[in-house]
Amino acid sequence: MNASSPRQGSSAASKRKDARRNQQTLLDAAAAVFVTSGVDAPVREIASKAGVGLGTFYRHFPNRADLVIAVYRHQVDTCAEAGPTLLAESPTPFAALERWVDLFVDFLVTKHGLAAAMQADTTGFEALHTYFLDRLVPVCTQLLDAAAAADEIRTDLDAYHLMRGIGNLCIGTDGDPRYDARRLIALLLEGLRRPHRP
Amino acid sequence: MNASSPRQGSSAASKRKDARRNQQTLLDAAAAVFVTSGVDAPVREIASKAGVGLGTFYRHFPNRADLVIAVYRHQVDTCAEAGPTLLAESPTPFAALERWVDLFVDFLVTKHGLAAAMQADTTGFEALHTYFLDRLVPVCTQLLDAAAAADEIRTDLDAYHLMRGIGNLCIGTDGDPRYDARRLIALLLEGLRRPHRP
DNA sequence: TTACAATACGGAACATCGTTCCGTATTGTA
DNA sequence: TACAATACGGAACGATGTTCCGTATTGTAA
Repeated sequence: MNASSPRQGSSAASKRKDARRNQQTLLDAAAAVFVTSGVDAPVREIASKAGVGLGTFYRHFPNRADLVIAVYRHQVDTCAEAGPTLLAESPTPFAALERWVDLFVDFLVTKHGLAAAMQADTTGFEALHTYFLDRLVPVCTQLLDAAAAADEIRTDLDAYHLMRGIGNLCIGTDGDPRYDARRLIALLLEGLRRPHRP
Repeated sequence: MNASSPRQGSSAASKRKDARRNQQTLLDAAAAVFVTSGVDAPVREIASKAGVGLGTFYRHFPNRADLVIAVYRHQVDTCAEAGPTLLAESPTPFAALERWVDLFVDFLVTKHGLAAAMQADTTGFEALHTYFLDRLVPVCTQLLDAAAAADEIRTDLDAYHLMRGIGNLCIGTDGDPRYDARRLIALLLEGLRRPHRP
């Protein structure tokens, strides 16, 4: 790896301005399309909306998952940064955890199909899965540790499991108005509460 | 609909014996392939394993989802029938519910990708989703009602939500040995317990 | 300003899906 | 044994993610 080699990839600023412009156009188009058609929208639709060819798309984003990450990176970071803030501002660590989970659920639920996409099962979205976890698990851990230290919750569930559980419960919130993921997540948190011991 | 029209579909016995034989061969091949490659295995792979053409496949099963239903129908029915039995044999309704959930989770977890497939989001598996729910929600309702009548659980969660929650939590149990869906499901049931009120 | 090399672009083409279609083969029966 | 109903096989279609490569654009050095 040569240190002088030009940077490349979805988040790097390219030298040529048409490239920079196209990258931003693609991100904007993707964000718009994701809102209406969900994160599973075809690459062609996004490229078309951006007025750009497929080659250009793949030049900027090696694959679909990288585009999704790029589109939501900022929001994920915001969610991550909210953790310490909530911990400082909330009456108890558990309350902070509840609020943070609410934030995370808000984020997932408003992105059609995002939660499902993160289950790397079918598609090649494992990068997405990994990014979310890398970024958010430490924050969640901090919240859980604080709540555990305050003796508010059990200690036998780690942040990874909690995050996965929440993510999974958010799957399929579109297409079924009956389904209320929040209620189940609230129940999960309820189950996490330490039963007042003798 | 003419009453004398010959029955057709995945569960009907055809008149010609080659048809009957091929249907069974397809079911066997599918069951075998599902074990190794998961329920998302390509139709071509199943047809090939059965030594049969694609046309034959689609003659017997209008689409992939119908095949999956056919393969697992018996096991789903078994699970449904276990509900009343457990209710009669268990010390308390809640214990019966726990055992039944365990049965259901066993079923889902051993079928790679089944839980994910039931989220009709991407693929055309809504028939699968519907079948599972139609068959199991009534059973689950019975268990919940019994537990509620015994004042063991809260009454603000219906069977549909519980089933969906459990199904969702089972998603992605393969491909990640760290993830333990059962623990989260146990926590969910814990949260469902009625907090001993004054 | 102008040539030109580096860079980026566009979209045809490929592989993999589920699914449909239709000419051919098999089967049950008169 | 002929023949009509039925079933079979697999080519072909449409959708998708991704790769490839000839062409166009851009920044820069002469």
